[in-house]
Amino acid sequence: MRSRVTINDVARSAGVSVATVSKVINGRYGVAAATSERVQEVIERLGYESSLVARSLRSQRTNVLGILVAEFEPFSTEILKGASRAVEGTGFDLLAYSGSGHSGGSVGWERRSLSRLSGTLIDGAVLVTPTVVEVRDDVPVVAIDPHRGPTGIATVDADNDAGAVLATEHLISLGHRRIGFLGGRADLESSRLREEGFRSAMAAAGLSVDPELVRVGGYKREGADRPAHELLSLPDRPTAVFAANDLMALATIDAAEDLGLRVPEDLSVVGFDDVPEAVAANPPLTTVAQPIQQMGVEAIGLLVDLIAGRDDVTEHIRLRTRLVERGTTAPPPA
Amino acid sequence: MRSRVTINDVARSAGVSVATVSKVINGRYGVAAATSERVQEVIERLGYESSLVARSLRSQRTNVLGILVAEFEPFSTEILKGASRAVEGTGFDLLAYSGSGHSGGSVGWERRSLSRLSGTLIDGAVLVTPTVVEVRDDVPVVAIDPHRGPTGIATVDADNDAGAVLATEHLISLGHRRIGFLGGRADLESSRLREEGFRSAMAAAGLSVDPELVRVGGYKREGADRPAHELLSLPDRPTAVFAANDLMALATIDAAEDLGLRVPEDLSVVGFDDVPEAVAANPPLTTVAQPIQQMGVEAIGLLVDLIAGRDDVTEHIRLRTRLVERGTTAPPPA
DNA sequence: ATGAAAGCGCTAACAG
DNA sequence: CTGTTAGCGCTTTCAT
Repeated sequence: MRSRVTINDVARSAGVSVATVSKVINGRYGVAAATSERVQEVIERLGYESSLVARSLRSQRTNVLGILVAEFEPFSTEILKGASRAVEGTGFDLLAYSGSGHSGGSVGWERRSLSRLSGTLIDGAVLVTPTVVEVRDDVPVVAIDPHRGPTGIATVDADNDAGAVLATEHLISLGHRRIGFLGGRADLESSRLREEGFRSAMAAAGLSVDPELVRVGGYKREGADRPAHELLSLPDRPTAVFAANDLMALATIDAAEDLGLRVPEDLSVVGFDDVPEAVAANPPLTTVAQPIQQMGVEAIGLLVDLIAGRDDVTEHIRLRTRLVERGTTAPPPA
Repeated sequence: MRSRVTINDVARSAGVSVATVSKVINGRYGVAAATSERVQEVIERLGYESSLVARSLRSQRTNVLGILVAEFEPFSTEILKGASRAVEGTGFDLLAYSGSGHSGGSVGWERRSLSRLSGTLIDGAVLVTPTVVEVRDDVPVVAIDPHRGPTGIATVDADNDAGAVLATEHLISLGHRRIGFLGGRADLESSRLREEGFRSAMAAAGLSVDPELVRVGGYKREGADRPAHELLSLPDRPTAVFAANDLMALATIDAAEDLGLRVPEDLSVVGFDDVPEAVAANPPLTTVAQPIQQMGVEAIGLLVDLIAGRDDVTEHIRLRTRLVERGTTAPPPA
């Protein structure tokens, strides 16, 4: 079992010290052309590539940007696509870390992951939907759609409030009066804002919100299964449901099918996010689109600025949401 | 600027040596209950989390699985979704690395990334669409859709040949005779097989392939732009185009629109992959679906087995493809 | 039960 | 121009 080739192997094989090899690798001054050439040759021959780990333990910069996520699902992977485009040509590599592995409990995953990677492996990090944003001043950090509204940390988010109003107004304008709301996670700011937008749009239209019709689905497809069924099994069930994200909207459609309800004839459904899966649904999901990939792009831009030194400026970027009318909304049944 | 808290800080604060702290963290024997408790307390208070980097430099196992990609695009992110589901409950964390950053030239990125991360940071790696699979015996590796067909390395791929036949037969059965082919990258096995499937299906139907109608798009949307335009600007242009992946099929649809051609009335288009973007297209793309997320799941399964010790069994998993008829194919114009 | 010390692969002073 | 030396944060013998 041939082990990986280290700088030592190169040094020995080239007949120089490891320091010299290091200099050659990093293009530092003070190496004779002939020596440099010989070392390069050995590096080539041995297929040597310096270990990111060892290198980063010693030096400050690694030119690697971290994207920390709880898991790879439709939202975070859209962020990744944007981030990937954004780093192109900047000289940074991207490292996405999903660290919910051992520590079971999901809360605080971002703090753990950040601690494990920062100060060493990565030059800075983008936190995707963190729950507990602890302000640390040792690593440049940008949060996307964080737990709390903008605090001392740089953030990128979408106009959740306005988007929720858009969705609710759409349903109201179609003639719906009994509208259900399937919320996300109480600990996420985006979830709170979407509910707030829903309530304010209802109030503005002079409609009351039946507490029975407001449920929590936890932003996950499986988690939304039960509350969706409950909502649709109510004696006086809603004619429309606004789900706080697409995954839960999709779960609601499934539940409707389960219960023999047709969408949109018997039940209208609106989601939030506009992940690729939304348009792939059958019928395609009416939803509030947020520019997720663009959020990734903006986050990387902010992070690169932060790393470049301007860590005193706290920036908040808020992107617009818009309603995308597709096939899951219609006037309520007569 | 408070720096990250290290094991030294904990040791000092708890009045013990770093060795003892290390033992406590890793649950090693030989620590008094009282001491252990005190150290735990300090760890908690200081919010200490051991550095993955330092830890991995010293020890063999990190419990982190790597997924190495050239960039985060629709295909690789679907793999990530599957992998993310697959690691759940295994105790492994996932680290996705996109390392095309500095080294411009894309060829060999997987070897570089692997060298940079392996032996230290990760216990094993999944290589997504690698171009140069060099068999190294020091790290467990699984390749998804590699450059060459199955060699000594564990691989997961789809039945590219059969899928291409499906697509071509579909077009032929609709009545198309002049069918164009937009190939991927000559250096990828999947690309070669898809072309082969195309050619054999054409031959089986007694149709000849006009060399003019076979172009190379490189699997990327931008790269496919020009060849697509060329194909559709030919004096005797094809009535249908089979693109070797969805991104290029989408580019072909754009090109058609550019040129005033309606899809599918004037031109039929078939893709390959069935990424979420395919169904989101307008009209939704007819394509050959490969179970991409499932490929991620299988790859992780294989990798975990390999890490568990059975590195002598070389396994190849091949998944089925199927045709998904949507809105971009129709009989040729009369 | 605890700590001192070596060393993982690498970079960065500093000498020579 | 080149090599020696000292760590980066951590784990692991091996003494004590």
